[in-house]
Amino acid sequence: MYRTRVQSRSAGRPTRDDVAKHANISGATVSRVLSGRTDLSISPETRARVLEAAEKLGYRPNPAARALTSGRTGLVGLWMSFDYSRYRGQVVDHLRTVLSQTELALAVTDVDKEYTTVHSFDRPLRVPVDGIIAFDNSASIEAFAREHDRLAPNIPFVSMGAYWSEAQSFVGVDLRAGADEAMEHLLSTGRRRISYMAPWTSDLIDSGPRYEAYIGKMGAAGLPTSTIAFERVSYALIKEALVQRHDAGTLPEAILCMNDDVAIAASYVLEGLGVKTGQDVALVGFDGIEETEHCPCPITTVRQPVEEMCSLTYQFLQSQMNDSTAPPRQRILKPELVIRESTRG
Amino acid sequence: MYRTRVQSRSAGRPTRDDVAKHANISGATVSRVLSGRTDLSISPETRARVLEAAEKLGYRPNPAARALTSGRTGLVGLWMSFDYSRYRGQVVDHLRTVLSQTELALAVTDVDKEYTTVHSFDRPLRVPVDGIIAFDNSASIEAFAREHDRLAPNIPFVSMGAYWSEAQSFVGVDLRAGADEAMEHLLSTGRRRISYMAPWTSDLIDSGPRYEAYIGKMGAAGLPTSTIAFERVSYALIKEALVQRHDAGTLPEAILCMNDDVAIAASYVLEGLGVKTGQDVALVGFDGIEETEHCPCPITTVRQPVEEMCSLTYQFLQSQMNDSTAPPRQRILKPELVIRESTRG
DNA sequence: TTGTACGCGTTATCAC
DNA sequence: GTGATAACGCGTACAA
Repeated sequence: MYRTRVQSRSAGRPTRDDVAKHANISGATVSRVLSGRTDLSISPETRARVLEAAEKLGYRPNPAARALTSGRTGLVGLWMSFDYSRYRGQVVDHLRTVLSQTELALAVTDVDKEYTTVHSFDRPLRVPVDGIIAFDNSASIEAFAREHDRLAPNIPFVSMGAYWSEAQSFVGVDLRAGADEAMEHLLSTGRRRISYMAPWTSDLIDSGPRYEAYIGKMGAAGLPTSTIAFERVSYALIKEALVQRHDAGTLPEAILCMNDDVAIAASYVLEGLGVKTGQDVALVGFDGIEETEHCPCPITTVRQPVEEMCSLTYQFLQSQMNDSTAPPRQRILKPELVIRESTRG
Repeated sequence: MYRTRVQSRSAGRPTRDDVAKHANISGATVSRVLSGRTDLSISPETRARVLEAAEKLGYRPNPAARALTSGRTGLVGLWMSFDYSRYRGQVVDHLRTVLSQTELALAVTDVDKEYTTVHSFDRPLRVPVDGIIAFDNSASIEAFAREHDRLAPNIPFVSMGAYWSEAQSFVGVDLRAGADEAMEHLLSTGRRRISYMAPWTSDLIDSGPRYEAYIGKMGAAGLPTSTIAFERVSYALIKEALVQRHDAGTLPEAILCMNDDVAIAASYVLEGLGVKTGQDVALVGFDGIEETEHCPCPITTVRQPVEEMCSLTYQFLQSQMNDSTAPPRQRILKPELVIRESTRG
């Protein structure tokens, strides 16, 4: 990657001292004007000269140089999986909103399963950030956490969501509690043949709070378990999995779906098969995206406290960024079981 | 932002020379080993010593210093709006896939309407990138383009999607052609009262290829136009807008929806109102997300060539990054009208 | 209020 | 094959 020195990058691009020369002033003063600090006094006249010269030359401070010398970049890194879910989209949106009211900018980078095995966070670490928010990396979060002190020492780190690192600051969502509640709800409505549905390409297929709640509650009730696996979240693949069960006559009375996107897709598939959601097969989703409420058959879901999660996370991160000796702050939020038609029937 | 020097950032964090001292070797050699260059010869023994020392100290090269001196960061910036649509999620996913096969990492930053008016791309520009991909910033793309040479000179820039800058490299999608085709299709099936549906908080409400195709084709046919506006993409708000039309008895025979998410939501709302999608009201969406195919009433859509768009964009960007004097490359792709039940009835 | 000079941590050149 | 050393562009003590 560093094969050749890149002349073109800086060639022709004006530097602070070019502006200084143009304005008949020292480079230091250019810095003073352009760093936007209000605590320094500069004569209005020189300020104007500097601004004019900078404008004329089209000068932009080099962010790398700034970062190197100041130790700050004004960036917050959001580390997450780019596997899309509407819930993730919603979280990014909220976080953006929170940060837009500060001076910080958000840089989102992909952290997927690759990193868990390779144990190299090389790519995400290329983004020079003042703080890191790690969101819901079910697989990688463990690696993150364990390696944080080694990989990104002194970079404030907050994990957020259903998976977190105990070692640092975190805002967790106790999805286990929510999943337990959902299972109890299903069992209390008399369902016995209950399946768990998740993609087999993800860890969720046999681990994590949702899976464990499912296994735990079924075991406690003395009921056999069964998993409906599909390759990845896609209507066609979800349909394939359900049709197979349907044709084999082994559709359960209820399905605990790994998230709302899956639950919604499942409800459409079942409808297409002439199976009534809520009556013939109950469905439960996770996350609480808006669409669950407006489906033909509104879907019971375990809603995550997105707003609170995001704003707390920012508070925790900010306190670490302001004072790196501040103790980590930790909080666990409860999700909310929202009961709708899909489990009432 | 640069009020105080941040000691803590570098304090305690080992540098190249710490590793050098620890390995009884010079700093230069540490660099040579750790920059992963294969064209330099280093004795296996010292290489081992360096790696061991680096591992032991938990040394991580400082990305800012690297960037400053080498002129490269290994980062590609993806500038887009964080207003979510499933299509956007899909595009990010594809781009990730393309880049994962290279040495580059992706840093996604939000560019929304704010920047258009403020004319400051301060925040996105904080991320030190080797190249920029600007995706579908309907409003900001104009500002991007005009200011690029001033704001980010020498940083290769490719605009991608339905909006692009003529000045630089781009991979455009001729949504106008697709929208024209969709309108012709609607008109050819005998529909006359056709509405356009978009959020009034977006430029799409009264500009852009979709709107212009709508206005153009209706005008040419001598038909009156009408817009169904809603605040933003949300099932509840879309429902509100449609119910109002329904109650007033002014539902059209067809609706050209700004994207698939809106079309899908509309079809559910109409279904709830007892209005048959495809028969009573035809629907057309844009983008071609998978879900349009699997709705209760599959939806006609103008499918964007996501794969081709992403891989071409990467090629264009790469050629600029390898040789900044290379001429910009430009390509316009055609979307594909996919006709389904929602316009057949 | 402004200028001088140093250092941030790295890569690259040029000796050895 | 390895070691000095000069940049890279900027922020900021310190001096003026």
